[in-house]
Amino acid sequence: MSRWKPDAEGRLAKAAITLFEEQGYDQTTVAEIAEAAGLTKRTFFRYFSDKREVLFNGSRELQDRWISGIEAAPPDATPMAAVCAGLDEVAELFADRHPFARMRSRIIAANPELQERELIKLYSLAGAIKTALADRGVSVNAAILASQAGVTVFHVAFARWVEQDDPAAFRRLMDESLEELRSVTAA
Amino acid sequence: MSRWKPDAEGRLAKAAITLFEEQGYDQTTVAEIAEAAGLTKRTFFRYFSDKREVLFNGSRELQDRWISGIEAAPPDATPMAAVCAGLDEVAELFADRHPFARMRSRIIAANPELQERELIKLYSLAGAIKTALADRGVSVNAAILASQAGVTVFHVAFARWVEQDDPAAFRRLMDESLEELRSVTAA
DNA sequence: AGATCGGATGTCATCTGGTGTCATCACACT
DNA sequence: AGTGTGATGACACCAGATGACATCCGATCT
Repeated sequence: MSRWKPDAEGRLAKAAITLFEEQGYDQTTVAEIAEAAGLTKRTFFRYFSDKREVLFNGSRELQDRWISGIEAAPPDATPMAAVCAGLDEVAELFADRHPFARMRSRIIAANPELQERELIKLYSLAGAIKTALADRGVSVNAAILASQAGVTVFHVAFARWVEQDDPAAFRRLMDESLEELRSVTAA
Repeated sequence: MSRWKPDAEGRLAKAAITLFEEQGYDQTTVAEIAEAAGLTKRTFFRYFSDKREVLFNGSRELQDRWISGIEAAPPDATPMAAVCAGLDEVAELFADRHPFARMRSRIIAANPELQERELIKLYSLAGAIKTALADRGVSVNAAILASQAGVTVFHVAFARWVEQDDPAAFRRLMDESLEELRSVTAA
């Protein structure tokens, strides 16, 4: 028997989401979350740099998946094709998380601070994708635009995915969004 | 002679930028800013909903300009053409603000909180553009993608503009960014 | 076995952003 | 002159965030 109960980080994240759902993000204090997880406020801030961050635990995994999809794409794939290879990986990642994604989206949609955090996560995701593309020899300018386009497609499709009822529709929604982006930007 | 010196808001904004430049954003407290403007902390928060907001005074003007450009576009213009009409207006707005834009960008680039705020401003700008397009009869999906694409082009071009030395290059940089987006997304 | 070390946690103090509340006082209007 | 209004100041207070230091278990070494 170890001195402390295991997985402090996971307990904090779970307690946080539960409390946010029950009583709202603003009405939940960090001290409350920590107490619900059997820890202290100070410990919460050791695991999460701020209160918002507890809702963005998965963003690293999302980024890693996307990047690995890009790296696995054939060397002669166009930049956008490589980005789409990443989208395939990402769609898989979310396959069994539709209910959770919905709940989380509701919490975030209700709070501007959390929307800000979500946007900067997406932006830094785009930055990582840009780098991965540049590593494949894509020019900096093309890498920036392709990564931004890819993240926009993901973001739009994700929003549609959580709004409807078919958990398996994510990949299709991404294809549709990309097609709409193409048709709208075509000269 | 009125009871108070005029333009409290402007004085606060000016004092804030000066202090941010001199000693950094984090190292500057709201009380300091208020004192430098001859006011109190409480009054600062009457004009700006939070400390970050003092750097985003102009975002409303940007949005209004862009929207009015869209509304003035010929009724049969494509969605993207309407968005570009907005970009023309916007480029004009920034014509004589290159030094200021540079300074402001430096402050924001040095602070993640401020980048978050910048991103959500751009996102809400896209939302307003989407609505303006929908008012022209554009379908919701197309409006979303066209507005996102337009804001991405603006954002990328703006970043390039403040990094180089020609204050008049903004419009050209926007055209180039749009062209790169087109070529990268083309199927 | 005993000593030692390191990492995870708790305790305490403090700073600062942000808000609620009420008082104040010049100015405008009647 | 009286009255109201709106911008500001004064004060108290909460909660997020951070730094410094203590604690204590378990692992590792000798």
